[in-house]
Amino acid sequence: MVTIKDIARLSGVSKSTVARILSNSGSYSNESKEKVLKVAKELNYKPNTLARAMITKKTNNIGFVLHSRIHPLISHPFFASIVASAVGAATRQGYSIMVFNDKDIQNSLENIQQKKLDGIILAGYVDKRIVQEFKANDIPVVLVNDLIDIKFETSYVINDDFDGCFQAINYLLDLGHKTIGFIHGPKDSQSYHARFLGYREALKLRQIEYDGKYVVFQDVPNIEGGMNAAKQLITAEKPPTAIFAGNDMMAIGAIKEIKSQGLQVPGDMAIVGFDDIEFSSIYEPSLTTVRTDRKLMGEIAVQELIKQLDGSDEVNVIKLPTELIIREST
Amino acid sequence: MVTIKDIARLSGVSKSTVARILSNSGSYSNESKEKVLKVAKELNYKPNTLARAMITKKTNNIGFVLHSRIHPLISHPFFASIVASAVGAATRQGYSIMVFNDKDIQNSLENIQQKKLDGIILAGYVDKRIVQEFKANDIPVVLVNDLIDIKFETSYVINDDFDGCFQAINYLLDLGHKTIGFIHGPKDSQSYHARFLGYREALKLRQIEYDGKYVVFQDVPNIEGGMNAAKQLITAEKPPTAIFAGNDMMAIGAIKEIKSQGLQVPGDMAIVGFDDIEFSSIYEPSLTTVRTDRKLMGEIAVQELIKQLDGSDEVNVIKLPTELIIREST
DNA sequence: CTGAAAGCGCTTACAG
DNA sequence: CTGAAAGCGCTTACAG
Repeated sequence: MVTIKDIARLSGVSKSTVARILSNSGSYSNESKEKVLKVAKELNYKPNTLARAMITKKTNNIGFVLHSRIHPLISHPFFASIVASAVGAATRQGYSIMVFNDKDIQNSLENIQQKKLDGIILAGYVDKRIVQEFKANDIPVVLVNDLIDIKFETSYVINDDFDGCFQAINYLLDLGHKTIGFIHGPKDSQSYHARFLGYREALKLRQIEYDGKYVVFQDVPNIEGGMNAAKQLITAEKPPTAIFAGNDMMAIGAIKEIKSQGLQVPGDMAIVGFDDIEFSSIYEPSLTTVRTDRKLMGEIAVQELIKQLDGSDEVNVIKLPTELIIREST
Repeated sequence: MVTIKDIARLSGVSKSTVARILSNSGSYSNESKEKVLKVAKELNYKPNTLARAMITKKTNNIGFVLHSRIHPLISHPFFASIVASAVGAATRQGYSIMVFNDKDIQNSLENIQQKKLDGIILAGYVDKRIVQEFKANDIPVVLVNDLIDIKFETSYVINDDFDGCFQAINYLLDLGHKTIGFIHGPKDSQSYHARFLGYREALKLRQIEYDGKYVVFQDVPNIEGGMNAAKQLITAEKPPTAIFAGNDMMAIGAIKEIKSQGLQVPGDMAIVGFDDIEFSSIYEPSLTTVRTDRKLMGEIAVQELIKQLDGSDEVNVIKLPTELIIREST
């Protein structure tokens, strides 16, 4: 490995001067600069970022920590997109991303702390204790997507879940639906809860009485969860004519179940999802859904974190707008 | 930050002794050990892995570098699964994974080298020069999935593309199909090429003459690529009765196109894909496809890399078996 | 503008 | 078994 010592020797100046030139700090003569840069290039010098980080206390590495009951979360299309976009945004700003997605986040915690990351992006279902762990170690944290306990003093970026669902329900009401089923995700998820509040608000504004029997909870919000929930809803005493599913996976599961019972979508039952994962436009019938911008989520999470790394201590709550995408399932 | 110096002071021994005890090397008395461990715990000591890495020349970090014309590749379901599984496998063995997926890999190269990674997993379309760059810098590399130029002296893990396709074509022939279309991926991809060879071999063994007009190349192997290819194939002079698509995305695209022309799958045209991404079982008709084991790919890539990090210099070519999954599209 | 020196937090021979 | 010392490759005051 070539070091500044080698460069110093070959260019006839001291290590200090080489260091100053290569890190572009302090002062040096043009003459020295030329010599040093030339030698560095010839030797194909690459600074040792570990040594640098030891002194500057900055690794330029960010941890992306995924946490949820779905495992592994990275390969989940929703989160995969966020990770992808975060990697892109971080790269553009000179940071690299280390990914953690242990089955039990508690296992990774020690490891993550020892990696000397400049900051952490925490995605998925975020637990208060985990956040506190990082804060106690003075590691800046930004939260993404879902929050179990929302009262952190930490920046976070989420979708406007309330409004997204509110719009979707209004749209179903506009279509003339009077009874609308709601497939809820895990009970302790703030995101699903906010969607649920949007649902209630929309009903309330149209003076439609809320009936708890149209709300089904699913701990695991995937295809099967959607199928199970749909089964319950269509066998209800007075089944709804439309269903809002908490996410696209459950929406597709619901459609599958409904079709398998010989019913038509949207003829017998209209379905709306949430997320607009890539697959939703490909599936048949294509899914009416609330689009969330995962690319933006990843980018803003990185941007908020870097703000903190640059010394800001403002706590920002970023709520990204959603958009209702109307397709064939309604 | 608590350092070994603090521990030394508080437990009344030297830094050297503390270091030996904490890194469990060299010799020390039981008495010292107890004192030191107690103090370390009380102070909530976390070793500085940067300092350690500087001396041991080992960061316990692995780079996962994704490279392809599809961008970002991490969010592609096929690769997302490989990354997810690699992260899991690495974690279990005490390594962390840093993800790189620049639009232009050349941009990241310098950065990757400076991050002092112990080794690299290169996934996607791998370019010879990239591999040589790493080798020149003495960074162990394992290749995953696709290889543009196969003559590396590097371990790599791929699917048995030839056999997977061979089986699929045989199965179509068994169903009575005499003319089978083939949707090829990018021309310079070894994986697609191997599938193509499997196709030709299967035809040959049944003495069916090969006809180039049934082979369509697609540079971007996605839904649209599949639609375009299918369009060409069904408007051919004597259209095939079945199509093997180079991957599931193109297969689904092909089905969409065929259905949109008012034709039936599999009635008018049978379709087989390759990969068995999650979506293939959900789509309707569900897709007959060649299943690849992405979880295993990620795990074995990590395992092969760690072998090298542990000093092995054997070059292993790991070809993972595939399995034909028969569903509704044939 | 420049170089010697100290130091980041650790590991590793080495002498006792 | 133990401690002093050197060193990993860099940065950063500081004195000249």
